[in-house]
Amino acid sequence: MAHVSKGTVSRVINGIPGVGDDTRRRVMKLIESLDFHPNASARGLAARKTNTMGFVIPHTGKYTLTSTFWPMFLTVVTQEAAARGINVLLSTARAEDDVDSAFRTILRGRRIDGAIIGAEQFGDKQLAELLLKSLPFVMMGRSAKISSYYVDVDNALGARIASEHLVAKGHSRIAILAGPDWLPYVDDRIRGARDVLREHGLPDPVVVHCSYDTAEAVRCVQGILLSRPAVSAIFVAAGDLVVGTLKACADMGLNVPHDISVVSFDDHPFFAHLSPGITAVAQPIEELGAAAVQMLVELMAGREPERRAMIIAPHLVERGSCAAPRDRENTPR
Amino acid sequence: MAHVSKGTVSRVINGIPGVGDDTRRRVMKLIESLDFHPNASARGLAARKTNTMGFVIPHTGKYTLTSTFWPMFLTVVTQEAAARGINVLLSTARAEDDVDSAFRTILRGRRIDGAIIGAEQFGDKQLAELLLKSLPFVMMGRSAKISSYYVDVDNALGARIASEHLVAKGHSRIAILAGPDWLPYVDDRIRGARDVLREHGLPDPVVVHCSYDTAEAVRCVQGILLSRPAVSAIFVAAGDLVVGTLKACADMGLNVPHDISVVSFDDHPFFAHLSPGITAVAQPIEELGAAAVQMLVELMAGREPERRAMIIAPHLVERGSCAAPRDRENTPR
DNA sequence: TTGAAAGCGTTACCAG
DNA sequence: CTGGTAACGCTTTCAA
Repeated sequence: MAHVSKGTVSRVINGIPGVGDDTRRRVMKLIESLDFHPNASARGLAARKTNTMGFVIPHTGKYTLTSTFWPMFLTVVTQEAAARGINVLLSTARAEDDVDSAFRTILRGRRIDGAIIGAEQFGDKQLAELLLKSLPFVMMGRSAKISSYYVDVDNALGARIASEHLVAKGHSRIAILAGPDWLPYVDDRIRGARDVLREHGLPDPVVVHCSYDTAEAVRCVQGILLSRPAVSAIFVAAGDLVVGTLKACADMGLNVPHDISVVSFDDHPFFAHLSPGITAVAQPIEELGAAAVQMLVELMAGREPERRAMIIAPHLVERGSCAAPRDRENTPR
Repeated sequence: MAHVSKGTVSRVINGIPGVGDDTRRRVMKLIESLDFHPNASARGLAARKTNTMGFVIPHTGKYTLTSTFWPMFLTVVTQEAAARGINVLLSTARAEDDVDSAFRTILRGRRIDGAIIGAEQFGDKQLAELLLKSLPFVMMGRSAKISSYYVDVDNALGARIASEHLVAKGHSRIAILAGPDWLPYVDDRIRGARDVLREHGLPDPVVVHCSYDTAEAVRCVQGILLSRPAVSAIFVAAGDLVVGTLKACADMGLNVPHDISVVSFDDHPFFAHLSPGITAVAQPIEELGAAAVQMLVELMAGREPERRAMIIAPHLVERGSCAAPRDRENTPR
C-alpha cells in the first residue's frame, strides 16, 4: 500500500536506519491507520527471538503466589518488562516433580529469550538445561551452584540492621526464627544477626529452622517461648513466618511488643496495618525487579551487563512491634 | 534421520492418525533420544495458534498481586493451564491508562489464542478490541457489558451465608463495608445481605463503600463504629478490606469478636492464623480457576463450551471472629 | 536508500 | 499410509 517492499516496511518497524525520511513517515502513518501489528510468531521465527521472558518461581505452599516476596517481585518484573515491550511467560511449580516439568515447559521450543528464576528453584538439572540451550537467565537470589547474573538483597546486612535495632532497644536474649537451613540466604541472615550480637558481647541467638508453613511456624515459636523464658525478642528471618509468630504469641497470651518484640525480614503491605504494626527490614523489591529485568535485557540482547551481580541494601521500616524488653512471665496463658 | 518426510514427523508429533505404527514408534524414539522440541514460533506461524493464553487482571493497589483473590486465582489458572500444555502470558496493569496498553500489548501480534480477564478490567474499548480480533476470552466475574463466557462465585449467596451466620449469632444491627459501588459484584453482595436481614424482619444494614485501600478501610470502619454505636457486627464484603477493619477495631480498643463481630467475603491463608481467626465466606477459587481454563480451552479449540456461564457457590469457614453481640460501649479508647 | 529473494521450522494439502 | 510442496508473515542478506 505504501508502494514499498516488505523489506523496507520491516526496516521502519524495527527502527533500522537507512530508510528515507519521507518513506519512513509514509509507512508509519499507514501502520498507524491500519492498526497494524506484526505477527509475533513470524517475527520469532525469522529473527530467532520472541521478545518474551520466562518467570520461574519456587513453590511456596499451596498457592505459590501468596508469599510475602514473590507476588510483589512478580508485579514489578511484569511492569518493568512491559515498559520495555517484553512479555512475561509465567511458570509456577507446585510439587517438587513439577518444578522440572514447569521449568522445561517454558524453556522448550525457544518460546522465550531468557528467564528470571528464583534461585531456590535451581537444581543441577535445570542449570544444565539452561546452559545447554545457552538461554540467558538471571537469578533472584544467590545460588551455590553458579555465581553469575543474579540480583539479591544484602541478606547479612538486613539481618544486621534488624539485630542492631533489637540491641538498641535493649534486648540481649534474641531468638531467630529462620527458614529451611538448606537455603543459602537463610544462613546469611543468621550469620548477620549473630555477628552483631557478638560484636556487642551478647550471647549467640537461639536459632530455629522452620519451613514456610504458618502452622509449623506457630509450633516453632511456641517451642522457643516455652523453652527459653529469657528470650525477649524474635528476629523472624522471613516474612512468611510472621503471621505464625504473631499467632503463637497471641495464643500464649503474650503481648507484642510489650512482652516480646518482633522484627521481620521482609515487609508486606499488610504489616503496616496489623496491631501493632510490624517493624520490618524491607527488601528493595522495586530495585531488585528493575535490576533483574535490566540485566536480563542486556543478556538477551547479547550484550554483557554492566555487572554480573547486584546486591542491594534493604532498609528498616520501624513500626510498633519492638519495645524495650521486660521480664517475661514464664506462665503462658 | 528416521528416513521419513517432515510431514510424517509432524503427524506423529501432533498425534494425527494415519501413520503406520512402526513408523510412529521409530520417529517417537528418535524425538525422545534427540530431546527434540518443535519450535514454538514456527508452529504458531504455520498453525495459527500459539498454545498460549493471556491473563489480564485489574490493578489493585501498588502491587497488583497482593490482593486476597487474584494471586491464588492466578496460581490455580497457571497450574490448570500447565496441565494442558498451555502457557500463560501475564499482564498486570498499574495505572488506569496502563490498563489499555497492557491489554493491547498482550493481544497484539496474535501472541495468544485466548485470554482470561478480570471483569473489572473490562471497558468498552477492550471489549471492542477483543471482539474485533475475535479472540476467545473468558471473564472472571460478571460484567455488565457482556453476558457470555464467564465464571463467577455466587456473590449474593455468599453474602446471604455471611449474613445468616451473623443473624444466627444474634446480631440485628449489621454494617457492610463494601468495595467501590461501580463494581457489579459489590452490589450483589449488598443485596444478598440485605435480603437476609429483611427476611428476618431486621433493619437494613448500614452500607459504606470503600476503595481497596487499607488506610481508607480503616477510616471507613472508624466512621461506622463512631457514628453507629448500635452496630455489633461488620460484614466485610471483600477480603482486601479485612486488615483495615481489624486495625480500626484494634485502634479503637474494640475486641473482635467480643465487642464486635467480623465476617469476611473472601478467605486467605493468613486469615486462619490471625487472632482471632477470621470467619470467612471462602470463594471456590480452585473450581473457578479450573472452570475458567476449561471454558477457555474449549473456546480456543473452536468448540462451544458446555456452559456459557458458571456460577459457583462459596462456603462458610467458621473461625473465631463472630460471637454473640453485646452492648458496645460507645467510648472509644 | 531501496527492492528482490532466500530463508526461518513448522503445518496442511494433494498426490500417489 | 506416506512424500512432496506450498504456504505462514516476517527478517536479513545481497544487489542495484
